[in-house]
Amino acid sequence: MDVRISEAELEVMEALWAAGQPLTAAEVADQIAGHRGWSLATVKTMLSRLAAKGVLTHKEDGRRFLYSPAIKREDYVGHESRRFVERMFGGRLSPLVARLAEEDGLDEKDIAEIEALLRELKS
Amino acid sequence: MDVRISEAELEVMEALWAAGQPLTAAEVADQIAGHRGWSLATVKTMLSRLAAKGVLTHKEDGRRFLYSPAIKREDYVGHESRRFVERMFGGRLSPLVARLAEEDGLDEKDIAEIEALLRELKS
DNA sequence: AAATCGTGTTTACAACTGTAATCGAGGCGC
DNA sequence: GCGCCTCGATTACAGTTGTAAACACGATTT
Repeated sequence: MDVRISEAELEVMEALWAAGQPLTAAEVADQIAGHRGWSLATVKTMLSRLAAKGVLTHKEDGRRFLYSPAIKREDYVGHESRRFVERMFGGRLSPLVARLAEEDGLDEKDIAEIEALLRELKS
Repeated sequence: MDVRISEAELEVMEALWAAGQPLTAAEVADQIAGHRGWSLATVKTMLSRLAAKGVLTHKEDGRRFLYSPAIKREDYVGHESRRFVERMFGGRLSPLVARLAEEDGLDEKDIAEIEALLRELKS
């Protein structure tokens, strides 16, 4: 998938990924209603655009459609992460860690987890 | 700065940041000519838009302008990094490290550097 | 049967992006 | 002095994004 998902569209994908099961447009709208003040119409537009982009599928269920993600969140997130690190730090992750560390973007738990990850990587 | 810089615009900012000194539009275009096949006109549009967004400044130098970044790269990059980690990983950096690690996005050097960083953080 | 409701589809519309071409005006060459 | 070159400024124009409203049509309610 080399398709770009916009920020607003991503919100819809997140709802679908979080649900773990096919949702109707109305259900998606409900899921999102919490953080964003979107109208149902807006959600429907997002769903159409995402379908056009091929990142979600819809099966008919009588009157309505049931929408499901067509790509895995971890794939998308991994792809975007690589892109981001590439663009901002020339592909190296350490400068990102350095930058966040310098701005206190890391707490104890995060640090410990990363260390554990790296330890495991070397084994 | 809560201003968004588009991907193409960022290319121009990178040229200015890399130069380390004020550049004319033509110089910026030359810098960029390597990676991107932009016409001088396009570069001029980018410079205008970036000036409108307030992320660069221009001082007159006789006939032409000399453009300089109005924000520091590290500030911008730090800001975007926080935004990204927030959006994709709920603000936690470790899942990003995990994701990249799992896709072999990390080499030995990167790992060593990150470990050194973390060690220093704890002292 | 008529009014209403829920759904997907079509249309809207301004802001932002990518990518330029054109215009107006000062300088330079001859 | 007159044409050409260089600049910034203005205009262009299609595609994407955010945010919906309007529409068409079958289902449900009254």
